[in-house]
Amino acid sequence: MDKDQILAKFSSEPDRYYRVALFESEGFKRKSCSKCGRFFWVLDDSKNVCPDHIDNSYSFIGDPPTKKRFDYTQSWKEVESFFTSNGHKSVSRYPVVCRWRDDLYFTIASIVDFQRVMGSKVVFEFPANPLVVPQTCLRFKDIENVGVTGRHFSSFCMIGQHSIPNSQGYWKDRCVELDFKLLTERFGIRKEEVVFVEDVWAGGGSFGSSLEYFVRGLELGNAVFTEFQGELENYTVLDQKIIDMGAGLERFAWITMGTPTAYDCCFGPITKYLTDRVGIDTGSDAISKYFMAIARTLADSEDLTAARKRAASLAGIDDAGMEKTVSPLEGIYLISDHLRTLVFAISDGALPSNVGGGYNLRMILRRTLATMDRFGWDLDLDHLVDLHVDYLRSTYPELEGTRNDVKKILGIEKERYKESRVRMANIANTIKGQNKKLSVDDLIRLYESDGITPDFLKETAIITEIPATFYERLSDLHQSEKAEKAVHLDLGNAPDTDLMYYSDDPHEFDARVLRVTDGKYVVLDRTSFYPRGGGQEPDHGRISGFDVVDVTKHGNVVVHETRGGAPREGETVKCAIDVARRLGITRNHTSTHVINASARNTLGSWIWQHSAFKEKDYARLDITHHSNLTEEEITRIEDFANSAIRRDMPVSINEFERGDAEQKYGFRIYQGGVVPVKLVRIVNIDGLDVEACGGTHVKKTGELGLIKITKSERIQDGVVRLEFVSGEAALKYTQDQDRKISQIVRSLGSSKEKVLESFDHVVRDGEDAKKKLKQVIKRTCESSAGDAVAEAKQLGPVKLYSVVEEELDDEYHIAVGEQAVKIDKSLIYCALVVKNGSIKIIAFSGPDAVKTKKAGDLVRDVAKVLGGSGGGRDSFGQGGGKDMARIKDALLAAEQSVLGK
RNA sequence: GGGCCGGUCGUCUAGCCUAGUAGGAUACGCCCUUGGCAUGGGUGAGAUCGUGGGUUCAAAUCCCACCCGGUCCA
Repeated sequence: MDKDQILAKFSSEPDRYYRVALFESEGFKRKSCSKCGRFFWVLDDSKNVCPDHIDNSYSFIGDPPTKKRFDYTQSWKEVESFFTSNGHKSVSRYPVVCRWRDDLYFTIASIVDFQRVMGSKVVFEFPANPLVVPQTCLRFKDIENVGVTGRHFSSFCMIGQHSIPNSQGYWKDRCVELDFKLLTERFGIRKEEVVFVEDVWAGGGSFGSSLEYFVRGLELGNAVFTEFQGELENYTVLDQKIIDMGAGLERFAWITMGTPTAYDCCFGPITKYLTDRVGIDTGSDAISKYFMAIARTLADSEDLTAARKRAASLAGIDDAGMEKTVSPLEGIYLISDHLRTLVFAISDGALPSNVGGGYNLRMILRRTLATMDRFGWDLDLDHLVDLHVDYLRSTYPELEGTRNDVKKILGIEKERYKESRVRMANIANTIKGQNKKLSVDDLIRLYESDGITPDFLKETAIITEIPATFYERLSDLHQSEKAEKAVHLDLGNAPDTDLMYYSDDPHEFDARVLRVTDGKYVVLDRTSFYPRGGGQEPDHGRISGFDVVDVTKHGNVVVHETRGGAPREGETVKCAIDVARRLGITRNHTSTHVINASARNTLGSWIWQHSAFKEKDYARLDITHHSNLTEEEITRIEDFANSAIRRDMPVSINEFERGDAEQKYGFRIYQGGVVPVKLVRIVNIDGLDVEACGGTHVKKTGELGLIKITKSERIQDGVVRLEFVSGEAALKYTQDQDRKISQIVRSLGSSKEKVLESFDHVVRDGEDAKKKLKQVIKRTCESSAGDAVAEAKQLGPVKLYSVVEEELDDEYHIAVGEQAVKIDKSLIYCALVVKNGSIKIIAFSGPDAVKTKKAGDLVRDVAKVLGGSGGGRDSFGQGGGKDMARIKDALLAAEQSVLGK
């Protein structure tokens, strides 16, 4: 749907869509911008242009519109106390890793916290109404602007003010009233400074009007009224209207502090620490002027380089000044911003990698490190992390718990970056040595597959200029789109199935057949068959004598797929699930939780479940981890898991309201992603692991018997797959392994105790024998060559030595032949080596014999007789054939060939 | 999730397209050069060519699968 069309329609009926009570009571006037026509509301009747076109935009820099000064942390405290005193519940931030949405890697807006995707529909679930949340959001789209524009961040805190209009919540009037009071009464901004701009918002099938509020050209917040669904011509009101007000906390701080950039007042002590460290004076007038200028010029959507240039000239800063002050300052801002983002992301369990959202994290860390390199700053990452966490923890206390893990991950990634630099330098050196001109294709390949940027090549003087077509070509490469497919099963309007596996869980039961589709999809009124879900494989069994081969859940309806026929609709049938299968799967599922917790406890807080799969006698758990696991680490995980089994811990399952569960246990419960239901089923292995999980579980960990990890592999950067077995299957596995060892022991003629020594011995023997053979050939080849020369037959101007070899191999004859033609330059050496059912021809032609017969030609002639082929150079050739019966003929052919017949 | 690149003596690499004795550099051992060092010269040892299949008389080289690592993009 076209936003402009909606805006046009809404703007034509301002009373219906935009006029709120506050505008009436305060006397706001609706005006149209004389420059762009946009509609906005102001108290000051003399204002004729919208905030984008005012003359004094960003004039709060150096001259804030408030008497009060609040930095980032204090700003939140003000916002929070304002809203809580007005009946809002203050909710802790949600993770920046968006675990409850498949279509987002990171939380990009506060409203995302409360959105749950059900099928193709987005539904809202509020833990309280109304509420306010300091939601850290990650956005990587404008990464080039970060540090440069003064207001772009890779992560920022969105003040989320959300409400559902009902008996507790409110709608437009109250929302705008509160936002206005927040600005004027709480932050002390004069009423005349506040401007509301009419806009619309559309997305995810719904849309509505919105009011953006500005102070001196800076957008502080945007109150979106999500109200309608459908098409513009024909839309309906949502049954669940939503207030989605998002405001930038960084901007609130900025406007009260009036610092040159938002960065100066939002990273606590870090920017000051860095400017001191590096030695830049930020207090100068020129700097304030410069950043005010760049904030203004950027609105004209110039590119960044041009904007920087213009701002510099406006602020009266020359190239040297840019180099000396502005550039390093931008670097400091970038480092501060990027590191803060990494602190949040890693704390919430994301890892830098080359896939998924991890790529963004690796990229910003490398930008950070490259910036330090560029300016030659030797900064201690750990110390910077400490500064961030110390500053942030009053708002986000949870960061304290992961402080050291963040440092650890950053340390590992820094090493990787260094290695990467070394590799790049190596490749650059090689290219330099080759001294060839690089084409654009070469540059593209170097960048895409080795990460070697053309800038780097220019720096190292390998190329003089970056071809103009480079970036164009690069963006062409990444245009393709992917299509997705989904299977849909038509069930008519079957009622929700009574899920007995969550209650009594009878393994045999009677049920009525409600529907049969395609002669194999059976819907019952109630079932104990557990459907596929959350990585747990479905139950098998029998319904009315028919084998059940698959069970799936569609909404709240369970569908059983039968083989070889199906019961009739309406009849009551006897059902039985495969108990042994269920038991195996159940054990494996609880084991998955145990291993997940064990990995987290032994490795670190960054361990999350990436995905999981549980079959009857096989299961795997993919965990997020930065490196391959060592054997020792695997053992530690196993030990931890098995000690949990020995402690025979109770596994309790209870349902909670989602919000309660989140508050009580935290977001760790969403290991398998958020379950889109109001009531979450919490599986709690007391003191070890708590997860929201719909699967089947044992009652006590002791029932698992034994957990054995059978394999660990890094399936992609940042994800390690653990395959394991539990219970009976674990015992079977160890027995099977033992059997294999016994077999090895038998064939070595050794004992179990000495099997490793014996094996070493055998391997070494093999190596020794090979070495010895090499030496023997070397030492005897000269005398053997002499013998060959002596035995050779004179054929005209040359001598021919030919032999059929059944004992030694081709390597021997290559060595001897090479020697022989050195001794007698007129010699032609031809060996037919018989080796596993085929014949290999080795031929040498001495320097004087070459005129008579080239070795390659000789080989070809001989090979033809043996039914094969071959070739080679003048002095040396090899070939072969398979016709063993004609070896004698081949010898004869060699002679004929040399004679030229 | 999609794409690209790489894996050859301890290390860095050539060879791969176009199949035919795996070559070099560096480090290492020994010998010589030197008062010593820097150096120079000679010589020796060092590689299951990532793994497993296939094609072929013959595979580092061609094909397939897998493993390991790197890198770009959304």
